[in-house]
Amino acid sequence: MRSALMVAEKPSLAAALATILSDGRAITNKSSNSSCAVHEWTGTFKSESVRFKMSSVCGHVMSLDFPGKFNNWDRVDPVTLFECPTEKKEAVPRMRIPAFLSQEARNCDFLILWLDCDKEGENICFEVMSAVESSINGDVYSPSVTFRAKFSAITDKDIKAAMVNLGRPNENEARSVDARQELDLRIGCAFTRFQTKFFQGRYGDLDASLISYGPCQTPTLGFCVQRHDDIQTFKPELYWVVGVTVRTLEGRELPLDWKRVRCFEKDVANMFLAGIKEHTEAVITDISSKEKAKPRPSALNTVELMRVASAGLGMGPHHAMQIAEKLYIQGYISYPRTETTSYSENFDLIGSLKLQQNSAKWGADVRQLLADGINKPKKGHDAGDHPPITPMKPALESDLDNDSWRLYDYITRHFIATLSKDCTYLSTTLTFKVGMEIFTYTGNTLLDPGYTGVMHWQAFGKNEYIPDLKLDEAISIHDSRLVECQTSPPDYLTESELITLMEKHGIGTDASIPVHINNICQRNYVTVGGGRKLTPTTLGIVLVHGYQKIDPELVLPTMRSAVEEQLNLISCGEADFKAVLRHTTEIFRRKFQYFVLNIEAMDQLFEVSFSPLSSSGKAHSRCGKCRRYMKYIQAKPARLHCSHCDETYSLPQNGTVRIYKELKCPLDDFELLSWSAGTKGRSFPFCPYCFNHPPFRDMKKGFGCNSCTHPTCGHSVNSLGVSSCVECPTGVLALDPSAAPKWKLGCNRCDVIIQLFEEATKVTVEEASCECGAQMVSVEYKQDRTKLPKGQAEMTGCVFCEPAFSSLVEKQRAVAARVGGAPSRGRGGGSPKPPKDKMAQLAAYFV
DNA sequence: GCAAGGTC
Repeated sequence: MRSALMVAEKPSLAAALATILSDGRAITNKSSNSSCAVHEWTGTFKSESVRFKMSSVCGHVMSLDFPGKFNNWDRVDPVTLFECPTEKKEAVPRMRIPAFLSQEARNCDFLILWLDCDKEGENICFEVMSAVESSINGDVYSPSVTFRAKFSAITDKDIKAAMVNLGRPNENEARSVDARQELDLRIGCAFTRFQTKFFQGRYGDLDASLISYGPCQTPTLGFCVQRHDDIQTFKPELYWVVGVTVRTLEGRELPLDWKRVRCFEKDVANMFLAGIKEHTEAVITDISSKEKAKPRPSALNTVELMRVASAGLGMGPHHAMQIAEKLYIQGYISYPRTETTSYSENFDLIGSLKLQQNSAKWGADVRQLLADGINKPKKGHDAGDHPPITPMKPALESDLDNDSWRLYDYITRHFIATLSKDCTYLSTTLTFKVGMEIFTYTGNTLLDPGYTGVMHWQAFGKNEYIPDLKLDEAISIHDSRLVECQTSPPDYLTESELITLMEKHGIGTDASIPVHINNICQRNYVTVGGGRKLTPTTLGIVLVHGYQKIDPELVLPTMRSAVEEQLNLISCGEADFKAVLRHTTEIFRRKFQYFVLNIEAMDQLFEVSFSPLSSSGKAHSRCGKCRRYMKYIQAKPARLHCSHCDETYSLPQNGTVRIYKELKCPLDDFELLSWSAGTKGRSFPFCPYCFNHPPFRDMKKGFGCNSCTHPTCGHSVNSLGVSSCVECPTGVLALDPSAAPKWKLGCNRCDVIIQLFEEATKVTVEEASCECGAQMVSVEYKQDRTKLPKGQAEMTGCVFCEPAFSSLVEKQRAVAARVGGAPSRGRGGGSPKPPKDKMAQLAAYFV
């Protein structure tokens, strides 16, 4: 029997498709891949009996990057990123998706691609084909081997129709995605590297370790800064309103609305007022009543969910989507990433509704709705991806954590609301004439709360008073006056408004919108304030203003759509992939070069807002070249700067840097420092010069004294190394004396640390070595605090073999990497690495 | 260390 491999875009879809296509007969087999299951059944394909295997990928299989040597920021001029080669790398190497696909395709005769029906999905088709090319029977690019299923909804009808109507994967669409990837990579990385290096080397109080640029994130920031500028340049204007209040016979005072609304010239407004003052009564010229409706919502999609989560629940989109995903995995809601706002015809609305009828919160509304019959949901938009977001099973508040419950509560109420009636109210407007001027009074009264019964936060307020008056009736004017008002500036952009702007301009997708917003927050370009309003930081503002001075297109949202127009030429086959790519890359290479040439214009803005490196930071340790104190720049990334030598030295990050007993490096005279990520984290002494300029061939940039092979220095690995690492193949466990009295050995390559001899007054590494190959270690305690047997204050032995040491030595993993990682003593199980031989290592160095 | 796009 021949076999067909089918591949979906994600595991959940593979499971759903397998159930539909096999009529529930599919068996889920234990697969070789922990992320992607394989569902199998036997069925008919091309009028023969075929073994079907349905599995999936997890999104893109590959991602684009530069070859390793182009990722050296110090040696590669960013402009070369516009012409250097690129390569596809496995997107998530630990998932081993290509190997998995290749294995599953073995002995298969057909490949049927069920990836999402959009351009990205088309591109993944070709990633899958490439992965199975060498293992599948026959030529994967042949139309008799590979087929593409085109479906627009995950419904029985649609999926089965797709199966009998298979087509071919669309190479043009896939290529357009290849082009987008390459452009985004080249443009983003070139600008990011250039900006980062340029500004970081100049200003000390720039609170940013990365000054990124991207075709989506930068226009996103642009929206926030635009609003900031609108606020800053806003000039309040005075205006005047003629305010008239009438009094009914029962003595109620009604404030009227002026038909002209307002007037920007005081003299003119006064003229109107004078005309009114001549009258004591207003005459009713019209009374009209109109039924109005607040429409029920459309079915819920991702973007609307994120908007409401931000504006109504105070949850950022990133956080909201994390919670939505959790609810989805637990089976409470349907797949939360969808653009669709319309229920498919065979969506079981009643069934989904019935699941909610016993809820203590909205069960009554649901039962009423079921009794009265549901209202036909609004039409909405069918993007052909996934059904709208709906509740899938009932939940109690106690089943979920607070935020999960609030989101579930919203999703469920929204679902019920889409099947409810509109909220209707009667709006009555009375028109009054005073002299030549027209005024109105409007009162609204509720007719039917409709969906607002369940979406209570949108509920209609109190019924408004409607006076019982007749046409042509005259009513006395109680008061008339001129009210002076001022136009007010707009407020900062709310996150919810930003999402709307991004959606409107096609910046990002439903899945990537939260990522872009998160990016501009994490890069310190904007901060999220109360009401989830986005205020740009000084850095964000000067960046955008800088682009506007040099090349405003760089920050315009239209830039993304212009590029996408080019890409569309590829996908619809009107233009050649290479030609479009060459043309667009060339445009951006020129833009980049122009930007570099004119960076001075942006720098002028930075100068005003930030302090130059030479005047930032506080005195720290001495420079080995000029003997003066260098300054410690605390802003990320932390650095040392010698203003006399005009040199900047990078430091190990994410820890504390301290002066280490005023010791000096014997090679360059720089004062030694100690770095520590806390008592349970990694730590080592280092020389700031050697850290940046490794002194020996076998030492790499970014390492401390515990990696230094200096033959005699007391801080080098030759003096303080105890044994080879118990876990990693190349590391050496070295004593870190700077951690005293929380003594520890730390691997100079990986996260292994061994805490030992706490509170000892002295720990030293001896010349002699143990039989196991590790160096002997001596320990001294204060006589009254000793932890050694028989009250000994001193002892020398092997930390791995000496029984008296065993309770004083504990292996751990640095920082919070793994909680409760099995503490084992000594050299670990498995295959012990050859012990470090100091002489051998020295010899290796001198050869 | 960088982009944006999938998805977990």
